[in-house]
Amino acid sequence: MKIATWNVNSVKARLPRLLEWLKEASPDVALLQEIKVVDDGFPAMEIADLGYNIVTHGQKTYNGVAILSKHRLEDVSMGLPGNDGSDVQARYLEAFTGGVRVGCIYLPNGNPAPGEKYDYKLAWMDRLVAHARELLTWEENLVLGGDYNICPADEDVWSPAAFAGDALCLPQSRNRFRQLLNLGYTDAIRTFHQGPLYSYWDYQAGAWEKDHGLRIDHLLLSPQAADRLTAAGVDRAPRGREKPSDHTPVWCELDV
DNA sequence: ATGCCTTGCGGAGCAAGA
Repeated sequence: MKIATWNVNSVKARLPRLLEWLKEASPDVALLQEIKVVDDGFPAMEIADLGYNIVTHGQKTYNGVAILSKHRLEDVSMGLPGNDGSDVQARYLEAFTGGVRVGCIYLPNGNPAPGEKYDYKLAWMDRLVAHARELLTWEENLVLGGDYNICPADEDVWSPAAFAGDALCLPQSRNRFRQLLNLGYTDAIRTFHQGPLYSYWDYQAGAWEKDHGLRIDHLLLSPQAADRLTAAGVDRAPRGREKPSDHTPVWCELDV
């Protein structure tokens, strides 16, 4: 089973790129972030024509997440638990499909830091850690994938010095990501690839051409899923195409 | 030192992204 995550930066603007990638990569499950549409605006028919079932947790203009699956989507829940009612942003969607539970994550950016936005990011991460801890007790094949907006280590940043004070790299951000690993989750990409490897390149300043990237899109696996992990990688091709997203897909294969 | 680019919204020029 191939599970991929991709921040598409507007599903409407990216529809041609998304359709061609679904055809060529043919993931069983695709976790999409920043769809930037309400549920009714999601281009469901074109995607369903490729054999996907769809569930969305949309929002007007900003954020929004979706799960596409060639298998039945069951036990769907929208929003990250632990919301006291103040969090109105559509950033989390979860479902069980094809023998695997998947969580689709669009973690807050958090810049500028310090500030309100960074406080929101850290509070959101605390809620994520709490939910991730709870999910492990279910002892399932589980993949928490998405745009974490965290560079876990300096090797995940093209210029650690330039990003030292950025919300994506600050110690408090990395600490909370490490808490997820310490719970027992496995970073699928780092199981197979060492050294610099990126999933995002800024639209500005020729970042893609210069390979000035960041690794911020991750697939974290429960021990049960990690035991079935056979491959993982970054699919760079979509970033090099016409009208690309600034992120590119990250994928893994589970033998389930 | 700052902006560089892309998107949505709405019909100009911001806000937000990372």
